[in-house]
Amino acid sequence: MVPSLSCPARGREAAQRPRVRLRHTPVLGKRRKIMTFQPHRIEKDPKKREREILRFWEEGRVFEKSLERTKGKPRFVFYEGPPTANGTPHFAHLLARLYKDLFPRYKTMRGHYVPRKAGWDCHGLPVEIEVEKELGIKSKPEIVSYGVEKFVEKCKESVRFYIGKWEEMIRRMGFWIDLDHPYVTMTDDYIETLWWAIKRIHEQGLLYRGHKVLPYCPRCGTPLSSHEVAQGYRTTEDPSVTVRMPLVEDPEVKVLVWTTTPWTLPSNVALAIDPAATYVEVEYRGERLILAKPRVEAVLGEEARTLREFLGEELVGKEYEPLYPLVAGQENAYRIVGADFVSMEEGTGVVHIAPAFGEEDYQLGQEKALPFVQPVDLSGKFTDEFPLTQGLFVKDADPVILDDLKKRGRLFSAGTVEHEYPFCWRCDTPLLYYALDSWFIATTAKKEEIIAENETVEWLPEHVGRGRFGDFLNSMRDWALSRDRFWGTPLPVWECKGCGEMVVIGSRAELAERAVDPEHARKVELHRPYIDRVKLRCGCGGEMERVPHVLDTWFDSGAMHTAQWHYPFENEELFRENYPADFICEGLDQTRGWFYTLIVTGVLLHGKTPYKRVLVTGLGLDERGQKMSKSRGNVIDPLPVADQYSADAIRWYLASESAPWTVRRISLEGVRKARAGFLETVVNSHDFFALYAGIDGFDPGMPVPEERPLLDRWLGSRTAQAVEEVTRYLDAYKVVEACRALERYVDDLSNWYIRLSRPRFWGGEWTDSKRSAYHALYGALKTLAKLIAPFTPFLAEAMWQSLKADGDPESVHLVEWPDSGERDEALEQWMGRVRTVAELGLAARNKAKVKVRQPLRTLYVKKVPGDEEIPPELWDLAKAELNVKEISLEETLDHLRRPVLFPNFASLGPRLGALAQKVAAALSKSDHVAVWEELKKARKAVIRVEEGEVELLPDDVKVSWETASGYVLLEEGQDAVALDIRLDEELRAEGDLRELIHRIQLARKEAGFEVTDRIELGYEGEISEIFRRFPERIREEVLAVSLVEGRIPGAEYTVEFSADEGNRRRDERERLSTKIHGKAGKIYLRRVKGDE
RNA sequence: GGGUCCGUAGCUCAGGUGGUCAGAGCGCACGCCUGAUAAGCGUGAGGUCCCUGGUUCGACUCCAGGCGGGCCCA
Repeated sequence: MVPSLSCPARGREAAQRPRVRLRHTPVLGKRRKIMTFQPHRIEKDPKKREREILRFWEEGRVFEKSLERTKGKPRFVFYEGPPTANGTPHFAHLLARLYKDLFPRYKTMRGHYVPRKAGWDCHGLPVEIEVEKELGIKSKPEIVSYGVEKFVEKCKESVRFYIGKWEEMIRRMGFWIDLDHPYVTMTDDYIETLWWAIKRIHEQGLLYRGHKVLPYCPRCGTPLSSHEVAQGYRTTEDPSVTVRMPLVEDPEVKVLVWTTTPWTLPSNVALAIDPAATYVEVEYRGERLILAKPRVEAVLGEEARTLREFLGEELVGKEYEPLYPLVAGQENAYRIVGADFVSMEEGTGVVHIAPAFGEEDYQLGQEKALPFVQPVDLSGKFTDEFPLTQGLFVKDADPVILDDLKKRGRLFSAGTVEHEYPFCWRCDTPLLYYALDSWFIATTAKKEEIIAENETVEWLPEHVGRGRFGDFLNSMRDWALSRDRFWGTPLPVWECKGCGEMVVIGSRAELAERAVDPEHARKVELHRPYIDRVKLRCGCGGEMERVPHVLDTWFDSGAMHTAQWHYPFENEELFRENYPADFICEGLDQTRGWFYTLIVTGVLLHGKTPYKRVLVTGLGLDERGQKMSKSRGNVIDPLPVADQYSADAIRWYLASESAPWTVRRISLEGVRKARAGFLETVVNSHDFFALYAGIDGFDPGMPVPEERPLLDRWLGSRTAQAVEEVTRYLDAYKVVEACRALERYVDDLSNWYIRLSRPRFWGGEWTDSKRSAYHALYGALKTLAKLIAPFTPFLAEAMWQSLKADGDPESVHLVEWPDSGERDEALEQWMGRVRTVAELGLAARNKAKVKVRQPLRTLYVKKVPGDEEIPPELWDLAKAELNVKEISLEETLDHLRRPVLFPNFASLGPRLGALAQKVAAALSKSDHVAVWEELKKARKAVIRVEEGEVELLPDDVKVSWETASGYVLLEEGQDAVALDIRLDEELRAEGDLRELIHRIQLARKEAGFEVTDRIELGYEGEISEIFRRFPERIREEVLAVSLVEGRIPGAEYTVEFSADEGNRRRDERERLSTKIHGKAGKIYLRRVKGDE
């Protein structure tokens, strides 16, 4: 099968279409050597068309050539935000991808060098979880017993699988990015740069080991960084519990304490109050209770009776009876302390303190030297320190503890509360705030610098950078960098068991230098478990072992600006040329993710922002407005959609529908419409040209006539306008506006230029006018192909393959962006006016129910300033479009209509009182035209009633208009036209002629003749008079070589016009057989064999 | 609770330094065209431009507050 983009007519359908045999030269792949200009229709099957073009690009290495062509030109630096190689790409992923392709293509055409290195984010918990699922295991110990080495190999396998999926999608959608030389975060080179980065950070004193309460996932066995936690918040129902804490000094007085985490109550070591706030002792249902005054009503309602009020400081130092005396006897245990974080907005104003399970609690514990108890292990289960719930997961322990408290009379109230609580973003386990050992980067030390750098970034839309991202930077915390997992970049820190010495390794060379076995260290894979086997020599004579942590995966992708080049170990030049990026583009969800980690690592390592401009895309929702996500199961696979509607349709839909950053409901219906609307119009416009250029043998080398019709000059100017607009908008990153400009242009091209120019393309000799038309349309289409190239690269290419001439680049994507060229704004304005008139005229015909086919005498146009300057040639276009003989410019159309005046009682009544009725009666009998004229001229008129003369003011009358009979008048704002719809004998005859020609054309089509076939035509019956009157025009229009009265022997097709008109006939065949304006008759058609 | 975006025709969405800006596309209805024809064009119906106040001669457009929705954060 020869690859071809052209579309041969097939089978039955061919009989119903003008069949033009175009030569179907293979346009892609190997072409014949002698290349002439060969326009051809565009393949309609999107799947076939686009796959063909993909092959053309790949075999022709077009992407590579586009880079070679621009090498040495000013760079436009683009960074790829690496997709997580975990999970199949879906429709919502296309959003950012679209702009990541569109702008590099555009900049390339504008003469920039825009290398696009792909990237893959390989490490991380999601990958581990995927593999765990596959292996049917669920926890870290199970991984260890399965074997870390085997496990890590599985992770690599999984990553490779998903990379393949992504590559497939990227290719199919026509996204150009260098997939052959991607940066891959799991390679040793990449990891080595990350090590270098960690060491740099360490050298600045910004890497530290901390003991902090962190959000921790007990299932994954690892703490989460703030940007990870951010992704897991959701509304959940938790217990809302208030307990009694009797004071040791007077057990009858009980302090009320509120919590939503009953499982932390065994670990309680203190209570915190606000020393400056007012507290009260109340009597409530026979009990004496203490709580903050502002909380009384919310907690106890109206029933509480206040016994006394006092400041919180009075409570400080008092002992209370613990719920569970786990730390009984220890210093400072079970006392009330003051703190500044006690809220009066919720709870009782007394906060339960468990230093092991809350950040503020922990800090308070440090400050006040409180005891520390942590009866929960790293898997979130109670230890033997608390036998009551030993072995239970904390959340499962809640009811047991509540039950116990209730039995012992310590539970004051228990209910539930809905609030936002963080869950693990991958496995959905509720996070625990847990005191852990962890490694940190002291980002807060560089906060000011980072914020200052962000100020220099151009954010699109601006508010993300200022608001959301700016806020995030302002509330920055140190980066919790370490993860207690397996599949990640190993933290390059070695520690001596003996002396406690610690070293950060910044390269493989350094590793080998310090290793006990340098040979091994030189080739070891920089992953767990392999790297863990590398021991270093310590100054103390002992051996150092690596700490077990891996890095937060965000560090991997966040440092891609450097690690993608394996800098500083090689590619120093490349790194320098490509830092910072001119353009990055990702989804809004990357605010805390990639956007953040990039700028932090950028500032820490290089002292400046790694990106100058960020285009943020919005969320992709499904048709019902639900976020598209794998877990919801509402994802749409883009590939079948691309095959059905075309990748271009998806791209155009996404680009043209709304601004990049708006929330997008993605609907297949929208994709279908994009195709049916804009893309098909482009295709049809092109195919129109291709059809006739093929028939006529048009060649772009033909000389362009000196004198050109205004219509053609207008198209040139209009095209220049389109180029200007699209260029301006794309330079400002305004994609929707650029699309709108293209849509307006294509509408003008198709629905004005082509529509008006059609007759010039039909048959006939090569006149200057015809040559000019071909050149005009050809030029416009070629420019259009370039303009749409960044948006819909496939269609642009298909057009280019049809339109390119000798000497043109082989692909539209190797072409330079068009210059706008000269505009003639006066001509554009004139044409706009003429088009307005034509549209009004058509509307008038519509209103009058007179078909356009019926010629009419005159269209009267109410003049607007400037109309006199419009050349007659342009008015002629409107005449042809409207099928009228004359267009007559008039100062006013009032002579074609009559005012009918009505009294306006709202004005007459108040002024004239009882007289108003009489004036109204007189008005209705008056000469309305005269009164109206008078009112217009003098702003008043006189009307006579019995009582005398009354003065009428303009406001006293309302006017409606009656059009003179024989005319239809239409007004729209300042524009008005009147159409003379009276028919005389000549017009009637021409109407008959047009109708007859129309029928003959229909008959030709029904007969299955080709557009270029010459025919012999026979006729008989009442219609003969039309043939006798206009033989030349009929012959010319229907390509008849002869007209014969009577039956033609061997006629291939016969039509009898005999049915009555009147009833609407939808079926073409039936319409064909009705009488022609009441005239019956019969025609015979026969094709002339041979070429003339 | 804080930040931010959004709330315009049945649907998807534009719009604007405050003064013909109440719009487009789709859908629907009715027509037109018939040598781009399984295409093309026109017309029409349909909206208190979320609500309430304020500024103003004038607000859908600016300001404040509220309501509803999304996202992010706490």
